[in-house]
Amino acid sequence: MPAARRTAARNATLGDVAKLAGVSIATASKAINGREDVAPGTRDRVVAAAAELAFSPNQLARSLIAGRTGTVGLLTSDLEGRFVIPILMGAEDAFGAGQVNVILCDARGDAIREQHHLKALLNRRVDGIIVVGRQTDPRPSLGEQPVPVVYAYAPSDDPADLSLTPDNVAGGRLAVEHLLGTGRRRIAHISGDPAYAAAQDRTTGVRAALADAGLELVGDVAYNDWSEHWGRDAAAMLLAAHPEIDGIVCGSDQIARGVLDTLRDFDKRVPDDVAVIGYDNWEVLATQSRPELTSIDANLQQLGRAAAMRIFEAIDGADGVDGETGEHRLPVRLVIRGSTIARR
Amino acid sequence: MPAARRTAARNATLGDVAKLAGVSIATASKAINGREDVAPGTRDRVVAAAAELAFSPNQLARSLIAGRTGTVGLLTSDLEGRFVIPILMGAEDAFGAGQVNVILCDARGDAIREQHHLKALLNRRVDGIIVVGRQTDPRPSLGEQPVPVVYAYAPSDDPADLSLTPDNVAGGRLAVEHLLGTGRRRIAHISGDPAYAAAQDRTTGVRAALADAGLELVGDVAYNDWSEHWGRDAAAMLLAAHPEIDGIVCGSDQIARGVLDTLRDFDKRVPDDVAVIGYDNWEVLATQSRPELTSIDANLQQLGRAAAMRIFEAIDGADGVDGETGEHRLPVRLVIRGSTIARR
DNA sequence: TACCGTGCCGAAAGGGATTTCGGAGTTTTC
DNA sequence: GAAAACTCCGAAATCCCTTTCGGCACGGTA
Repeated sequence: MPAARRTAARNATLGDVAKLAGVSIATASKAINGREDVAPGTRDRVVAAAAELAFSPNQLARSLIAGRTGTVGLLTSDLEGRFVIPILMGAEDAFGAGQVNVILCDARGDAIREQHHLKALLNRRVDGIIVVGRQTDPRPSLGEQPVPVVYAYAPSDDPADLSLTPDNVAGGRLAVEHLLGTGRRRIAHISGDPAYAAAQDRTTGVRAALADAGLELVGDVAYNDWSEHWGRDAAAMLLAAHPEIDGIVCGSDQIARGVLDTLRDFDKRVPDDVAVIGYDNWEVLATQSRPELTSIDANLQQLGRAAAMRIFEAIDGADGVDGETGEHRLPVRLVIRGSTIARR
Repeated sequence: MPAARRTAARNATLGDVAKLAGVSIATASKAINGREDVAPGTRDRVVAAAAELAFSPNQLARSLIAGRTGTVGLLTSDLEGRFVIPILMGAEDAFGAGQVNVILCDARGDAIREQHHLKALLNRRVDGIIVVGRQTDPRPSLGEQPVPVVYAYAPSDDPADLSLTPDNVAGGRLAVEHLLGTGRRRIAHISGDPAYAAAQDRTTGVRAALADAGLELVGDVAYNDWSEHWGRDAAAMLLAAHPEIDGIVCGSDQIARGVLDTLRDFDKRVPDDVAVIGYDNWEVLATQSRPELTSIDANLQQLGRAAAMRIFEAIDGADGVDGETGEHRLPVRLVIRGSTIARR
């Protein structure tokens, strides 16, 4: 069978380096790792030998001793990779480039596959596991594990776990405050599946911000699903019932795209007549619409970073000290584009 | 500092199991791994002990002996995760669930970061590396490495490497053949950046299929970039110059979305007046448009699967046998939706 | 009884690196 | 000139598991 190219060169071991430098393995190790008790001349010889053999230490052997691998498992069912990639990047960055590597496992929404992956990750002795949910609803806890587990994006249903989630209430609030700031007063809200905690939380934020300004939502919240189709339909119904609206807060960028479509069909100018704000800041949707979509960004990269840091804090902390638990809501961010403020 | 929950329970080692079962470590190993020369009674005792201690073998130690880790590195700069996630899933699946794990590294288009990640992967003794490009243009080779390297999606610029790419020529051809099959004869082509090999290849396929039917493209190929904006503008120009067209092959789903927008502005019905076909089958775009978008799917999951298999073939093959090289084009697939065939 | 074959089990080596601790060699001190 | 104090270096243990191979005990055969 055909196969891929590679060189035959075996990796040099510390023993090879030691032999070439004419020292013991122990000394070679010390020299390379910058430990003391090595004469400068000896160190130079070892370093030169290591360079000549292109020696790079076997992380497996290292991890075996250290009891730490410098890897974290990322367990997800996010088929799109929309949430998981930024979180992965954040985790990679938590401790300088190349310190931490991420083993990404896609469970595809299958509990059995998830268990398989979990076991594989533990066997590989990952230092911790980040569980990324598909949506912001609570998901089943993995229970007690021999390594720290952090739930990201979707919280665990067990309050004894640590969950890091985006603050959807603040997001809803932020959206409305921005619209108010641009002078809108007659604001409606179109969202997705009301069974999602995310939908409820965002709505809560929306209402709260309006209440603070002495205003109320125009019409009821239009819930259904997170699709563009729904955005189109909902906007049509909304315009029929309340033609006076001047701002629409959408539960997702997809919904917002649909809303924009319908507004164009109704000859409403965006943002002049109606301002539209999305949610998720999914670049491919938000920056390609006309006009481009103002949106709420969940700061997922920061969330991934925080998750990784929590894991290593848990390890470094004294054993047996159970860390922080419960759901922590991380701040979100407003990204302003043309759908709320006209280009000058 | 706060940290995540975990149990204090240290992982049981094979030694613990052996002690509990009252046998030697060697016997415990044999019993657990189903090797011979173990009396049934002994085996049962060991297995029971292992279960009691929730023993799971340390993959690190295993890998150290075996010289194989069962991991592959996925090196990418695909910030979206659009290409890399399906490829990752395919690689995971190449050998049954949980056999292979993938360490995903995002280089973010930075060569230095890529080198860092490469080194980290090699230190972790991955069994092979899959390099996923951002676009289908050739990318710099990593050169000779101690493990097999396969380039996926984007080929390497070194023909001595093995590259697996989607067959863009066949994709262009498939698109046109489908349109011809629905009775279209006046077909135009709007594509992205002409500097991309993908754009050129798709165009080649488009022209070839038309030529086979004794037809020619209506107008020139409209190249620019891969955006919705361009799709909208190009479609407007196209309709102005050639109002008679009845089919448009687009270089990406984003372009197709823009084209659909403009067609609606021009009161052209899709698919009745004009059929539109996209490229990439990016679900979130293709299934949310009105009508839903027929598109060409690059079968990335299969591509990832193939890449992983090549890696392990290269390992299993005799050392020093350089495997297959060059760029291999994998078949693509037509996904039919409402933009080319009216719903019954 | 002496011998051989078979069936089970365990001691030990090995995989690659780190770390401790003792010892050899050199310099300082009285 | 002997004791004390440093420098450097290396043997060996350790991490956890797999695998080889020698050996013990038992039953069967001559």
